[in-house]
Amino acid sequence: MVTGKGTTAAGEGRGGRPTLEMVAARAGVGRGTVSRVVNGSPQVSAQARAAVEAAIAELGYVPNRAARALAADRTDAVALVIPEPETRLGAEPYFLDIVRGVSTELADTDMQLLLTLIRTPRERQRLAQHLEARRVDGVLLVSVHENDPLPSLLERLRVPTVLNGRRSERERMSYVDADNVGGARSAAEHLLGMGRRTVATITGPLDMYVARCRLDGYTQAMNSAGLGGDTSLVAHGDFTEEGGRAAMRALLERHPGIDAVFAASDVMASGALHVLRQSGRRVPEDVALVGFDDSAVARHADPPLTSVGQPTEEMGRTMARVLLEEIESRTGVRRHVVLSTELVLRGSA
Amino acid sequence: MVTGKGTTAAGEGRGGRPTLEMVAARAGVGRGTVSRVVNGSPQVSAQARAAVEAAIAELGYVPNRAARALAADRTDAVALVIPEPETRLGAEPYFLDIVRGVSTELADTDMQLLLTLIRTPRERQRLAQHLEARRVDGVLLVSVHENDPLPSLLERLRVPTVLNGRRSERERMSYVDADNVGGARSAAEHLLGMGRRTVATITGPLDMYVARCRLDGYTQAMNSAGLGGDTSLVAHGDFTEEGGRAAMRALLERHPGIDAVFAASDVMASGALHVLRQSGRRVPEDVALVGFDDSAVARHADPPLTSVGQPTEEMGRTMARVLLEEIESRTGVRRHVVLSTELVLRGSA
DNA sequence: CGCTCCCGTGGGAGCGCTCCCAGGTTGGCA
DNA sequence: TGCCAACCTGGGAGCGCTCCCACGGGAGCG
Repeated sequence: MVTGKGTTAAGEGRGGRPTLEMVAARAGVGRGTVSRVVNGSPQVSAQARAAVEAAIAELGYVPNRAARALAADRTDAVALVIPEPETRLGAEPYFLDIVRGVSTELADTDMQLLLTLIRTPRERQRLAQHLEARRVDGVLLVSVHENDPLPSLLERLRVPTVLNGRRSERERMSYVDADNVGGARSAAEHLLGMGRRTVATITGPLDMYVARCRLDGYTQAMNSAGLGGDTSLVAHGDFTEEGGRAAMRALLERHPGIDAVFAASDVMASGALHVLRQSGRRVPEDVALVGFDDSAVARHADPPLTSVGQPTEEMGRTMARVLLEEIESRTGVRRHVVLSTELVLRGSA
Repeated sequence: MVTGKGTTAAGEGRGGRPTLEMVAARAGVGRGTVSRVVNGSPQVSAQARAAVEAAIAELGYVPNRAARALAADRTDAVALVIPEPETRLGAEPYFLDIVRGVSTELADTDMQLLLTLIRTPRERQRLAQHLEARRVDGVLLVSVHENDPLPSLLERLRVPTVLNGRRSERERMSYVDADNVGGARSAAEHLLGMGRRTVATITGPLDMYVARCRLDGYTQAMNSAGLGGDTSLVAHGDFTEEGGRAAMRALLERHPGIDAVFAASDVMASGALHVLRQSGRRVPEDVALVGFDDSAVARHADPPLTSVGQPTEEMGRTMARVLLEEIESRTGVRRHVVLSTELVLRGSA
């Protein structure tokens, strides 16, 4: 008699969990049929399907994910990869909203969501290793830098990937991005529409595509209004509050009569707001101010900041959807989705 | 000749990935020995170990997680479960800090972190199913309500679990919590130490243990100062900004001469701050204000809020550590960890 | 009326690993 | 010198699933 690892002849699954085989026995069919039912194959007679479904319900059968992964060479898991430095920068709820969206979309699948924070080179190394070992079926990559080696690695390994944002105007990989240009333009147009004429902008670091886009939108609006070309109205920040402060100080020095500012992030706008206050200017009476992100920072500022909102959760949902598609149809088609933004009016402009 | 699923006789692993068997062949040892090396068993001669390690390096071998999970009946994954309503409430960076800590601690293991948001009953249902199917080796549960059925389910299924916070003073399951009582007490003591005498508090919903703790701390400080017993100085909020507003209005009505307020969360403090301003009072000159959480809301308020800070990331790290221990030593020992808080002084008190 | 064709089905083989058993080797001790 | 214990070691069996091959029977065709 073979004893094996303790499984009784009766076929009690490990830990008492029912197996495919037990379902098959119960339903009076073969393993293949049960597998087909579980995986939604149409090649099953209505009668067999009913019997199997009944057996599944009675036994409380849940497929063993590891066995499935081993046999089918897939993992039913996707990784959400977050390079840490990014999340430090201001918009933290942003991240949570993305997770929310992704999670919502994945809830209907039986895909698992793996969270991977990348802070140290070591963690980066480990991630690369995991990817080589194909421990996930796909990757969602949040806010990539232009020079990040990760996207290329993913492309080389042919791991289905969706980026949140793009690295440049000619991004090849699948991505989901907000309409940063349009959002910035609408912000500037709003300021111009209020009758403001000395409309400045505080940019993000221009080696980031998103920052260039927001500057572009501003520039477009200024040009359309016939007010373009004055580069002294452009101050450079780095998406931090302190950067916003410094930029605002520089702007005030160059243009004491400034009457409106579009900051490329709420956090920078918040810094600018403090400097404006310190200089004795009132917001929005003397200087109107618009931020970008529609974050908690904007809501809690005093006055609350008018800001360009991104459909963050929707972006998360879209990313997940695109990724699932890409995993499904292994054709390697790439999708590029740009979601529109919305100006949220509050007290500051 | 057996053809199987396309594996050539030479033994190319699927997708070209090296397998244990290939490593064994290369190192000139048996599968068992490679397995022992990979899993750090001491029962291997130095010579064999060296040969195996060399082979692993040359081949770039990474163990197949699914196979390991199937054979060993474990998953090498833990789930971080977040009941959604919680995260909505204010302190969102809190969540990210927890993730950060957990992630840090897990980085040295080859445990994967699964993120599970619970918003709908359906998602709850799915989670329960996953747990029954033992798809994770352990669970980290963020901010549980007293009446949440999840902890009991986990206990019943004997899934190693660590709670963030506890459900009551007599929590049996493993948990990691902040010293809410001590934090609240130090906040109130700070206000009293400034010479304030009419020190009120805005509580959270008292069906939450954390809210009761913070009220307790306040009460202790007031009693010690010989100022206890005046229940009209206690107003009830619900951890929301609007709740904070309402509570503050009530307090001002009852005690126009109020000179200090301890709010059990920054978000409520922020609401209170607005009401105080509207009433023409200056903060901190007329009324000193202390919040709880040391969140972004506190930092960005005007004036920035003095607040009780929790070592959030450290809590995450500790949770992970405790969980790993519990998984490792299947003795079922429970650990209770309470980390101390720290009063962060800013402009409001 | 016989022959395809196809649908539905059962079950063998195998995914890559761990567990464990049996066997060989070595060294210590009487 | 002989015996036994301790240590290493190889490899069989099996984890629960998917994939696929082969087989049976009913429908459709000439």
